[in-house]
Amino acid sequence: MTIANSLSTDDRSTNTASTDSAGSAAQRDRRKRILDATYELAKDGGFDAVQMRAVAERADVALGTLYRYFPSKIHLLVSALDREFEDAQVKLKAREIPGDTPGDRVLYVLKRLTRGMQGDPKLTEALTRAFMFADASVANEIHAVGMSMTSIVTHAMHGTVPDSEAITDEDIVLARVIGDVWLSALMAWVTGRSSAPETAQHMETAVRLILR
Amino acid sequence: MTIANSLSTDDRSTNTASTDSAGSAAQRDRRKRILDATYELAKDGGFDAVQMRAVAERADVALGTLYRYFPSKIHLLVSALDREFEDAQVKLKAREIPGDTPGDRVLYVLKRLTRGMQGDPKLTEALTRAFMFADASVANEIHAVGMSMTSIVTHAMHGTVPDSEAITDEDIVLARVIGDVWLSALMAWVTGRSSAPETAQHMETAVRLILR
DNA sequence: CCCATAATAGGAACACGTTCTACGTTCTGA
DNA sequence: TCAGAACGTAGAACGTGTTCCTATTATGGG
Repeated sequence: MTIANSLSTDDRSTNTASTDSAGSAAQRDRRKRILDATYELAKDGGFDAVQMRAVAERADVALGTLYRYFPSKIHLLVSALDREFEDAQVKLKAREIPGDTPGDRVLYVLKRLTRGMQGDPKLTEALTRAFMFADASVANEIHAVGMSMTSIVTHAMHGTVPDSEAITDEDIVLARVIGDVWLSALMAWVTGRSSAPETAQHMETAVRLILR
Repeated sequence: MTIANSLSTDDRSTNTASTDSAGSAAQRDRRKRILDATYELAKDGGFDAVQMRAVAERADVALGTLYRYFPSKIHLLVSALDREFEDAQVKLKAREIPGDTPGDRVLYVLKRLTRGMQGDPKLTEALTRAFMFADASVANEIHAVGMSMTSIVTHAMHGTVPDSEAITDEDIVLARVIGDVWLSALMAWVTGRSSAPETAQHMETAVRLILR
């Protein structure tokens, strides 16, 4: 599998069985209830408020069941992040992205994403910190998120949903570097080291620099 | 204070009292013992092995004292990271950096740093994950680390220890973006998503791109 | 329908970060 | 010198992530 091909969405099937698609309706239902509960708790109280007992209770499953579906709090939160990114990706692919240059389009998308996340600071704090804290055992979930992000950025660079063949190695490199910067900027914002405008400014400068 | 000026090392005095310089000899001694114990435990067993009771015991202080010096495990580990970076910075400033272009010099420094960290995977895992997990309460310590990193990169760009005035805003932007990429690459390596050669390659590509 | 197996509920138990209490020791300033 | 503050020790106690155990309930094949 080439790197470029690895961007097509259906490659997600190479992940662990813990992702969607597999299992009975009841199982899909439980998984959804758990992720919904996680989302709500995170949105209201951030990382600390996502307590496993609270998630289990709100999702109406036993604690052991929660751990059967998600082997740790970090897996749970990164999976929630993954779902958010999937949603964002679908929404973004639904229509053309405004902007005349790749830089304009990428900035449009990143700023839209960033504004969305900054509108839900607690949720963002919870998901971002989980993503950052993840260790090697969460590699699959993290990889999925990285894939979504790269896909979003390459999509923005091209302006339309690109064919797998139209994505060059150069595109991937650019998208990854932009993703790196975006993540660091988000982290600086989450930890209170930079304000929202500063975050936007840093991203603007960096993207202009990378896509110059 | 301008951004460029904020790079001079003695600005560290604007931090909380928990950093060096202040306190009696006994206090400096305790602080050093604690950081040494943290270093050793992290080096041997990574993040999970740095247990507060174990650190206290090895440093020969009471648990409460440990918490008096470092208000949380994350503060402790990020402070240890800060000490490592300070050391690296001093060593790097001791002599000229080889390389004909800023890109060459930056890559020389980054690869040296990265090799050093990859030679101590457990230690790197512990320090990196703490850095990533940090929340707003650790902003001071995180900021200090970011400062060291920016300083190291600008130093490498110039080839010699630069005067404060010689550092332009452009330099800072470049250094920050490079720092972002370096951090993300390190994180990908720590979480096992990319191998050491891949990490080096990604850094190489990104730095060439940014400093082109 | 019945059995074997897996999945779930409910909750106790454990580990480690963090806080708190009680008491001794050291420093400081009048 | 002495009172009081700050610091230190020892260890109990608490909260939350994680594991484990047992009984009960789906589920799917014969």
